[in-house]
Amino acid sequence: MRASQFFLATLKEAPQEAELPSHKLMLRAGLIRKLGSGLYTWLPAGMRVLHKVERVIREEMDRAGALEVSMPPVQPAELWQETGRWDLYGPMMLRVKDRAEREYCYAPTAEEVITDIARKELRSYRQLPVNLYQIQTKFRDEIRPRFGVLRAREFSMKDAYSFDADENGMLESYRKMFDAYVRIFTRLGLKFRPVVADTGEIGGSASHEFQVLAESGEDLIAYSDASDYAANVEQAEALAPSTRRPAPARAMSKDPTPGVGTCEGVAKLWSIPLATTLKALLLTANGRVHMLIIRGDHNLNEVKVGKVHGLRGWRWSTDEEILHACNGPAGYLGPVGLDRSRITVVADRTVAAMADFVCGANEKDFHLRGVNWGRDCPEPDLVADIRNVVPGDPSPDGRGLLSIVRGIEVGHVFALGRKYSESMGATYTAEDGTAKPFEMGCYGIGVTRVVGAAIEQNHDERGIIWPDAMAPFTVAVIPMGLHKSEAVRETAIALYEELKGAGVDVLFDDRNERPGVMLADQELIGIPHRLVVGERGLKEGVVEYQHRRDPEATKVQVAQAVAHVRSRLKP
RNA sequence: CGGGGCGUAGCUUAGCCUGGUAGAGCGCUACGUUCGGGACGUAGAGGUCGUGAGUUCGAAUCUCACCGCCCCGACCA
Repeated sequence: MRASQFFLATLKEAPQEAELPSHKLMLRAGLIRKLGSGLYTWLPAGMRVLHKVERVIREEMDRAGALEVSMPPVQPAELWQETGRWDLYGPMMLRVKDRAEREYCYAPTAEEVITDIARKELRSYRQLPVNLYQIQTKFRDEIRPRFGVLRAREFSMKDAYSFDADENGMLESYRKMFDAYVRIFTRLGLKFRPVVADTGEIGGSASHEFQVLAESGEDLIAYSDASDYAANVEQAEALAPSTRRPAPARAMSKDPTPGVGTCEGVAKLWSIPLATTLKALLLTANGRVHMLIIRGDHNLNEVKVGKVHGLRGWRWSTDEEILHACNGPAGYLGPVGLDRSRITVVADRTVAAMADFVCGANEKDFHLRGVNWGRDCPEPDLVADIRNVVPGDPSPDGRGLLSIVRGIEVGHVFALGRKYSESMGATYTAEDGTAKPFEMGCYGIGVTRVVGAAIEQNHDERGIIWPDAMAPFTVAVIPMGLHKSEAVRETAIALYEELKGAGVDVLFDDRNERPGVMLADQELIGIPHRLVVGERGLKEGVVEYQHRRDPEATKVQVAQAVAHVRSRLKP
């Protein structure tokens, strides 16, 4: 491609709406433009990136035996009413009516439509397994779209759905998709980790998220330094301490802490470690008030709380409920002196193993120190894992210690089971002649999100640094003085033609711009390889090659230039 | 939806407090000089000051409503 014939839309300054590096750079490099909140137009340079990502996905999906389809993004309400999701999905789903007042939605996902296809077209176990996928625009009316394409409302997603005769087959399909995903993200040149995800109410089945590691990620991932274990922090189990609770060593005392209603404040006031304090959080579930107690330096895991017996559907308690149950105000709460007929005490596993701790006295401006379970107050009613893991916690698989990094979820594989096939009556005829519901799996990749995530992970102060596999152009040929020097022009054109002939995506900057402009654009756009052709070098018979990550250019004989570039390309 | 902020040329913005009819940088067009890291000069195009109402002799500026966008939070197969 000649730059003069292309649509370069680079910007020197980023529009103020952009916060994250990837968002700013996508705007500046002319990959996307915003149309409205969470809505983006993909410009030609962006499309080239998108197409490269899609190509890798298609190749690996096909290799794994999946077959491509295309379903309408506009789907009739009736299908969604069959599974009950028309009402369950809520305001996230964009709903529209046609001229006859029939209701439709703009698809946020496509389980219903694909299950409808399966129930109509797949009749015999002989036809199974089948895995169908599409790359299609989705719409989810996010409460707060942000971070450019990382959390847009309209986005491109690859969604695949597998249909198997039984659970073992389904798990095999799941494994194939898992492997395909590993191949896809590896080929795209991303640093990522598959992590165990919440299986939710479906239960029993497997689920993994594929997380691209990046500082700005919205998800927290815990991983072991000694094994393959990796899980979303929402999900990662905090094991009970291996050591027994020590015997009480000091007497309980009540001391004033005027105006200090936080663990941090008390620890500072008394010059004690934060880890010796307890934090009590009050919440209400099923009409009963519960006091959840975690260590002062830990954070509550709200997902885990919802799974504790009796706490499903919990909410934060009101001030009145707190006062009624504890006789003291928030900020000064603790397990001592409670009327257990009014309140249930749930202690985190770590807390249950502590002795001589500090907690609120259930009285404004007072805390207790030297408190011990059993001696100063009854044992907790319930001990559960209710906190987020922290770095240094033991890995739940028993091997190594956990570290925590941030990630951007770019893929999700899910063993669905019969949830949709049963509610929609999607069955096949089994070997024994009976009708059985399909065992399904679903597998998503956020195609547009992959692009943003790749930039979050690969950029510097000058711009994007694309992995070869998704660069809009792999090589830039930049002539110095194209219209001044015949030698420069001939060499540049020859190199351009040769690279093009070798099947390399090359951008030839024939714009007659000043050198600084051309080089800055190449770096901003993130074209990973460049050849600079200048009179200076040609006098010695060389051109300059430089990878976007190389600190300096290397001189290469003109005749060897293309071979040199190709030797540096990642397959 | 709650809290906060912002809407002035394609982009970044000054002017607003203290009302007097809009200015800069980048970008764009033309010409000239330049030409190995975002050049310089000259000339030029480009603005419903988000929309509407109000106050006023007069509103980008003050008031109100609405719309849009951004940030924090809640929310999120």
